[in-house]
Amino acid sequence: MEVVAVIDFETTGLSPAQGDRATEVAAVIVEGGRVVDRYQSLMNAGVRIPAYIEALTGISNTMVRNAPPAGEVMRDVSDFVGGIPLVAHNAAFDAKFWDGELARIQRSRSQDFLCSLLLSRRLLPLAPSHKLGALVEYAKLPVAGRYHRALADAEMAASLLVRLEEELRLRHRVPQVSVDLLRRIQRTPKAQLPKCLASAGGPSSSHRPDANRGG
DNA sequence: TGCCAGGCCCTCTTTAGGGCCTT
Repeated sequence: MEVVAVIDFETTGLSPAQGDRATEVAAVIVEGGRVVDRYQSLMNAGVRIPAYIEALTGISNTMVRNAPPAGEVMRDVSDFVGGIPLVAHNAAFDAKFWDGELARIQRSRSQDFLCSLLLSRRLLPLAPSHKLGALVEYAKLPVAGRYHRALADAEMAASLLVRLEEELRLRHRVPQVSVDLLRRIQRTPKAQLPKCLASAGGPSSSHRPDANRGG
């Protein structure tokens, strides 16, 4: 698969439209099935983090107060990822913050997002939950650190993406996994997935749910 | 004081409702 950047934000809440801002961002570059480069930074957007978010993430108001300004961090991280495709777990969420924080520094992104949540729902349909932590446990992926910290979550989402790529190659016998194929898979309704995979070179008859996970 | 998002997907559906997932 082509090089991609898996990103993750920690934020003050769920909605930039409601005034929520990013508090931490991480991006890991995935190439050849492994992480080859990493970026991580806390960021100071000048807004207060609610107590329940501090408890959830471990990111305190004191930590963010001493962090570099949000605009500076966003310039750095957007330069770091450049124009390569972005991936996030529940990408709709991270894309809102990515676009919102970039807009504040008069930048916009040129690439689209892949979503490891949508891909997991298609390719690991038997997982009891498609939360990132539940998928890490289900697929027996390494725990990269504390959940709800940006770099650890980005690393684990990257491991998940590599696992999904393996699922396509080994179980669905797709000879060449590309970003474009992943785009098509995440847009394809579940019922039409075998047809989608068959068109990618994997025999549709080989589509079996993830019965032999972890190996 | 209390409230605040939004896209995806399933089903007791499609003229809708509600759970999941992100912080």
